[in-house]
Amino acid sequence: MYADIIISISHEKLDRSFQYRVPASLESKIEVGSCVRIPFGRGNKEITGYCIGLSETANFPESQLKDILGLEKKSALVEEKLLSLAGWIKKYYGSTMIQALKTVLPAKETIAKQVKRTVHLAAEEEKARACLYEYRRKKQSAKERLLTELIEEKELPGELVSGKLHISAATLESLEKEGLIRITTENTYRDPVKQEALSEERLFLSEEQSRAVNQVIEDFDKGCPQTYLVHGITGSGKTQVYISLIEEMIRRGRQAIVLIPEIALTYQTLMRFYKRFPGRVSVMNSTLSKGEKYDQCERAKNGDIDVIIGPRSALFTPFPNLGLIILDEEHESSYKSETTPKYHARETAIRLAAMHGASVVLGSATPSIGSYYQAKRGKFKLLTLTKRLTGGELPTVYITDMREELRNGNRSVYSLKLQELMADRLQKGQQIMLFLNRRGLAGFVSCRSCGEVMKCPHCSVALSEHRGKRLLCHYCGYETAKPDVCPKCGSKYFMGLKAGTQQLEDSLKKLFPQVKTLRMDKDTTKTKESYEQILEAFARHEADVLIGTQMIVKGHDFPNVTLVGVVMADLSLGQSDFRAGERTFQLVTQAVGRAGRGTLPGEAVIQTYQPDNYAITFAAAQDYEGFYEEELVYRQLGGYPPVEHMLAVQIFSPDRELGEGLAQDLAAMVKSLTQQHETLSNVFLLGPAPGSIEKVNDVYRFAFYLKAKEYGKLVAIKDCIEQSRRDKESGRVSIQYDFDPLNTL
DNA sequence: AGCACGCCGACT
DNA sequence: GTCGGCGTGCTC
Repeated sequence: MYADIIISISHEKLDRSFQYRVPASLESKIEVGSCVRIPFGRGNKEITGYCIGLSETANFPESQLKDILGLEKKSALVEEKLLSLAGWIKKYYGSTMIQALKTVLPAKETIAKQVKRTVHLAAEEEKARACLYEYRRKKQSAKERLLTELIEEKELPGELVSGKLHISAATLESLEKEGLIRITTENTYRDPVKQEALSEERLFLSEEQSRAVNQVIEDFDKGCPQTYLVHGITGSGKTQVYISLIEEMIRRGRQAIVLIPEIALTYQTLMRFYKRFPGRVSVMNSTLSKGEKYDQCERAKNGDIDVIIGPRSALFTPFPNLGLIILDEEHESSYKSETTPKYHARETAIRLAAMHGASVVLGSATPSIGSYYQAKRGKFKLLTLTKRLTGGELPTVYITDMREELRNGNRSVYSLKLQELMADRLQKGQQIMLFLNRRGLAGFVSCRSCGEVMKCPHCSVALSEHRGKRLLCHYCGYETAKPDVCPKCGSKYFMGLKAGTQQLEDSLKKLFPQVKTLRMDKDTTKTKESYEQILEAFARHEADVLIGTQMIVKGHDFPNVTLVGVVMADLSLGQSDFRAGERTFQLVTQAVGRAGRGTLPGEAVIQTYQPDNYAITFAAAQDYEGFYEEELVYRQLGGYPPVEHMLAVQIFSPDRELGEGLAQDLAAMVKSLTQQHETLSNVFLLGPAPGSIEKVNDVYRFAFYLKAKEYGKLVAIKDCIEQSRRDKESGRVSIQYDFDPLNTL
């Protein structure tokens, strides 16, 4: 018997299986997914690997095969399903098998062991310089490189030394022996969180809610679990639907995974789950240490818990009998991994659920266009919640045209309508939320007089400003000079907009000197606690106005908030991205939905330079359906997801020429592939173009995009690119794939 | 990643 | 000739 083993070392060259002989004593014990100890390399160094396949035949010279030493006792069996999910992720999102395994497997020692290495200069500078001179004379270039750098910097991170300076381990060793350098290692651990005592809470479902619950459960009991999209307006009680579904699943001996966007796990929501399922719920969050995360996985595997709540990565909790996966706020972009493999938790959840025979429930007040499209096509079942439980009315919405305000001489960031309503609320002692849409601030250029935004003539996405004077499209690389005046109306107010929460606060204080404000943005909320603290302080009415960016649009209910101001609502429309409209609609809708959550009626003011834009008008009307129809037409015309699929091929290199060259070569290769192979016809190529920020951390970024109706064609092209890069040197340049990307590079 | 192998310049 | 550094290639 032979086993295919993957080595748990992160290196592209080792991202393939190695065949080993299974000794007779292990034949009955080893399975696909087993964790094994094997001798590896010339020195037969003992390392850990994962078994990804078993066979009766050797496809390597029998005499050169080595024996598996033994099974790792600790995690004798990694769930086979997770392993096969890893294989799927590797194939459909593009990564090495190792990278896929690492995202899927419980964070155990492989990652816990990870240490940060630092190289220090250990000798006096005098001595170092003397040695440096000596090395230069002896032409020992590697030592010379390192020492020159070290005299400059005193200490260097390990990755830099082995990566950029490519100093071999042998060289480091000899330098350390000479006492010139010192290598230190450190591992970082984080603090645990505590659970609290709980009490029960009764649950009543409205008719709409129980209809949704029954639908899911009926299908499940009939043996055909599906993917459901729960479209429920803010305040319609989606959480109660989730809780009921979980109860039903537990009753059937199944477990549930609840995914929530990274920052959205508020104390309030968490407590509702704790109360309902005391002792059976576990929370995964970034504050848990590696060891604790591993413990949670063990508890799940052993059947000690039934529910896990957490971000994207909680999807890989190894429940033995998974029955339900919930994605709350399914439109959130944090469900897409930003690192390779760039998987989307929604699609991956559907895949995982299929393996387990589990149901998937997606919930949102503003579903992603992609999910709604699937629901319309009958791939997902649509469940709609239309009534607010509190019985509160939807807020009255005013759109103010900032172009007109400018024409009428109002140069403040606040429109007259908003000023007037704010004065009213302050006088009545009610609270106000001011939401500054900061999405897509980078680079976007528009006319403050007529609202004109410069768009790419080929891709119909906004162009972004580059090095002051150029406008650039990040899909296809189209470039043009930035006009000094607006090309449409000739106004000289044609520029990138600049505004922050600080400016909002300052001008608010000028208008209402005695107003008490709280400000929430990336600067004021360094930690998760300060985020909670600010929200709680606002809930206690310690301030009249909460000013913030996208962070404030979700989570807490503030019953006393009766006015929401959306400043620069259209800013996200300027993103050089085909999803700009979708994001704007979601942000504005969610912001508006914050008003009037209590018994008092609410009002909202949307300030914009593009009052006629459909994303703004439909958001103001809280009309999702209308927005969807219009947006889909645009997606159809442009051939953008979800109508067609897209693949971003991203190239990274510290060497500009090398990166650009590779981007061009690969694009040319893809071009000829699509022309030669009939099966790859109707694949369109855009680019290559440099990244929106051309250089990050001294690494240049380039990308090109492929569009095709069939996802499979894009996977095939990715495989071809991977094939062509196999056994090519890869140290100075790397390639990443992003399927149906949420962000441009 | 880690290790052996082999090339090439430096020194006896 | 020999020694030792350093790049290169391989690992079932």
